[in-house]
Amino acid sequence: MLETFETVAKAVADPSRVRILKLLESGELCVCQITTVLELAPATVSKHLAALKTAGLVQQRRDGKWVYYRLAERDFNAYARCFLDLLGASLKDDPTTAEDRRVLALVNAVPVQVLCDQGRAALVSMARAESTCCGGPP
Amino acid sequence: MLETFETVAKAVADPSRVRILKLLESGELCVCQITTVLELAPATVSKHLAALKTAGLVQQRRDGKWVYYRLAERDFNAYARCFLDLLGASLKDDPTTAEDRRVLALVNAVPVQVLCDQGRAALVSMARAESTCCGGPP
DNA sequence: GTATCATTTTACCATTCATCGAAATGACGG
DNA sequence: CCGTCATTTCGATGAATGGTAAAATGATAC
Repeated sequence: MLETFETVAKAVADPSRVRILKLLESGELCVCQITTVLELAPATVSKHLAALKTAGLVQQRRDGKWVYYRLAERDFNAYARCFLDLLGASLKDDPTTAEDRRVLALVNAVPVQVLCDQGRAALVSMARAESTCCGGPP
Repeated sequence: MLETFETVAKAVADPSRVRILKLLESGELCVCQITTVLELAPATVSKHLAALKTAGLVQQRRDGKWVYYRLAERDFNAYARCFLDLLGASLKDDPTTAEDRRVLALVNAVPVQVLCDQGRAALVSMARAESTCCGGPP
């Protein structure tokens, strides 16, 4: 009870994990996509995802080489749902998560395979296309 | 934004601080009362209260030698209210907080001055009265 | 089977944090 | 003023935590 509450609250009390949860609000993502957005080592992201899963906040799905995470749909404990709802209503105009969403848009425009091969470099061309198509320098 | 969210979430992600907040749901308490229920050193409780205050979850009031804390009424940040509401709806039948409420009833039956002088010993006589008046041994 | 590759686990470091005892603060009574 | 007493601050300590690199895992392709 109190212990469960603590686990879920602790999971939500870290900025990196909050950023991950906010990213997942727009749909499932594989680990390498999350890693690219957060600019953290894969091991670190994996650890954060494990913590979120233990807290019942996310669930995973394997697809070939890739593992996709999404916000938990089933309630594995009494508090996960409450915290997810709270988070969904929070940070509406937080600059960090806004920037993450912007980068995520670029990430989504790149095939996962390319992302895994090139990492953040794969985003450069996308970012250029993004800026020129909306009134960049001639 | 994210930083504020983190501060509030961290404040709620510790069992001792959650116990304090749940105690305060039934009204304001002075530090020595909280200390007696939690059975922690006064310095520890004071530090927890400072963290809760920084997070905008509680506010304080001085009355002579004693300092009384209560749940925050004003919203000092965007998230304190949300977390307090969440907590208010949580841990309805958690054994730890239930026991805390039970001890708090004894604490409330003792004048604050006596509590500060005798600490937990002041509760012994109350606990005896409590048990005998409700069907204890003859 | 073997190689490859995304992810996870392990081992470790640096930092943060809960807790406490001791000293400082600050209000009250004399 | 000066002592008393509740609370807070300071300093120290042991435990938990975020981060990483390197090794292990597990699935795919050959």
